[in-house]
Amino acid sequence: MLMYELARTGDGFISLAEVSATQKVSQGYLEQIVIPLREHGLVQGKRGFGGGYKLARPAAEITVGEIVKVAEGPVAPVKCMHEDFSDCDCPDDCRARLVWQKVGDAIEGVLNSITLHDLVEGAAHIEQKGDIDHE
Amino acid sequence: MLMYELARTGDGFISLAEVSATQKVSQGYLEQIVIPLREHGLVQGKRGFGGGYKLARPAAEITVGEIVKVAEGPVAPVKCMHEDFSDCDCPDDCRARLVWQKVGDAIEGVLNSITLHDLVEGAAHIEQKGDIDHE
DNA sequence: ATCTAATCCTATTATTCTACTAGGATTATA
DNA sequence: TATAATCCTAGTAGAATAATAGGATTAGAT
Repeated sequence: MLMYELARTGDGFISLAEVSATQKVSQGYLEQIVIPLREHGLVQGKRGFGGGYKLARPAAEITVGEIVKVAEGPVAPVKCMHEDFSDCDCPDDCRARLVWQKVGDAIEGVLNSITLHDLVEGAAHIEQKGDIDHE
Repeated sequence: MLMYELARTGDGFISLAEVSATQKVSQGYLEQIVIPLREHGLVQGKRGFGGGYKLARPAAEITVGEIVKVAEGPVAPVKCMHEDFSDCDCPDDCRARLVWQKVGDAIEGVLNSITLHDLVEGAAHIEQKGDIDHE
């Protein structure tokens, strides 16, 4: 929602105090959340009076998948999908891994298909876009 | 993996001690895991000597989605998607909810498309089956 | 009858994750 | 030089996960 807020408000630098007021999240928490986003070049920070944050790239070029990956790590639903799974006792032909592989791919597919620009544009656009037919 | 084990070994009653030995999970933990599966009619238990568990329905009719839902609750990636979201402060047009809705649908689609029978048959079958094309 | 193999039931714990709070150091503008 | 902001580090409360522990009940075998 921090990234959405930066995308929604446009081009200038927005302070975390403003985002905190709009999105009902404490400023201190936002300060932690923004660290990896800055380190991975998704946002640009400006210190001092009149400072704040803004998107480092156009909203249409930033996907939700990228944000989630940077902010929360790999989207894989289980650890042994992305860590070295030497500690995972499951065998080479582990059936569960097959399932989680497919689930992870599906999640990534959805997240990577939605950009910040899509979110700002609204629901209708998203519904039409990357829709998947199951059953 | 408990359910997979019951599907793999076939028709008779399998004791949790056997599953514990094969799948490297303690029997006590399996006993807890099996409770909701029994209560929701996915497995049938038989007490006493020679007892154990077996699938209550054919493996081809039990999807991984059903198992996950029974064992771990709704597959929705965030709480406010399935609980009453009165405690969720997000507005009616919350953009995040749109995203999680699509993610949840994608996960359910994958899980519901895979049956225990598919898992027993092996990897190749699953790959062909419910595959989704992203990007 | 009674021994035994098994399910069934309840409580407790250790570890990890998430969502925070607290307090300060640094930087840039007015 | 005051102030508004980022930047940095540490700690904490609550919940979830993955167990362990100890026992009660049931059904078959001897």
